Amino acid sequence: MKDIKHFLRQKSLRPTKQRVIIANYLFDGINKHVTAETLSNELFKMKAGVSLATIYNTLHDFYEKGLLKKLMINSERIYFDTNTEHHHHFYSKKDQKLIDINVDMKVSGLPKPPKNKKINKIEVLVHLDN
Amino acid sequence: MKDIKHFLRQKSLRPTKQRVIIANYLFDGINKHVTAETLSNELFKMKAGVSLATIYNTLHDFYEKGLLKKLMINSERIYFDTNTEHHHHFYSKKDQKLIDINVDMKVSGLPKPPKNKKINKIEVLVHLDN
DNA sequence: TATCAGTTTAGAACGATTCTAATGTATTGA
DNA sequence: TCAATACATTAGAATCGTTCTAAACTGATA
Repeated sequence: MKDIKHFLRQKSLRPTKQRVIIANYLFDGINKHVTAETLSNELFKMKAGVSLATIYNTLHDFYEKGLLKKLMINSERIYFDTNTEHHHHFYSKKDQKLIDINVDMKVSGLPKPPKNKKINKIEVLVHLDN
Repeated sequence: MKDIKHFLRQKSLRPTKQRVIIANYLFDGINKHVTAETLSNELFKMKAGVSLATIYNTLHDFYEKGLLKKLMINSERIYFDTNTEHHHHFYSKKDQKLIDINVDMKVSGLPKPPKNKKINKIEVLVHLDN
């Protein structure tokens, strides 16, 4: 409410009705993985008349300001993650669901990156079966 | 040529002109990462009149038969990998390029998967900077 | 070599996303 | 406070990668 408005202003995002609704939903303290579609469904349930165009705009605005992470999980839709810390995921294709892995993991045996390239980050995706 | 036809027949794929052209290109011994678009460009250069629909069909047919792997790298297009062994990748967003990591890597510190779920495979993607 | 199941193709359709341009609203500063 | 204006929202059109359709074609088989 008050805090969210302040929070958005801090990020130079004008706290409009729609952005406040979306931010309240996304940043309620529970990390989430959303697509434009799943977010739209949630907002629809809450009877928050927010258009699909605004959902796309807002997800991108939040992403630009570093409030969301974009995930490369599925080629069919774009996933946004409210957990912007470096972390990994379990992924169940069957359930189309992601679960955060917040513990520290180590990858050993990594070869040297190609010439003139530097490693930026290492992403581990653990595929689940059933 | 002869071998490719045989190879396709073994996989119960009728060795049509188009499939032979595509298989010859993809399975020439050098592992490749292609999208429908990049493959189309290559075939165009080779003046192999293969329609885009056939490229999509063929990539999927090959995938179904286990001749290609599908990669989840980029949400904008589907990548197919001619290296069907379990392996990892370097990824340069800037160059939109993938490089195979064929050495054995170990991931330690992995938490238990959620109840009733089994780990299928672990995929490591190493993001490169410049 | 005729038959026919499987294949190719152009173009239409589709679904996720982005764009457009008209309308609405938060901020500003007098 | 309130107009001016810069920024946001929106419906619907456009776009882009991909899939579908249905007509024409071709490799396998008998």
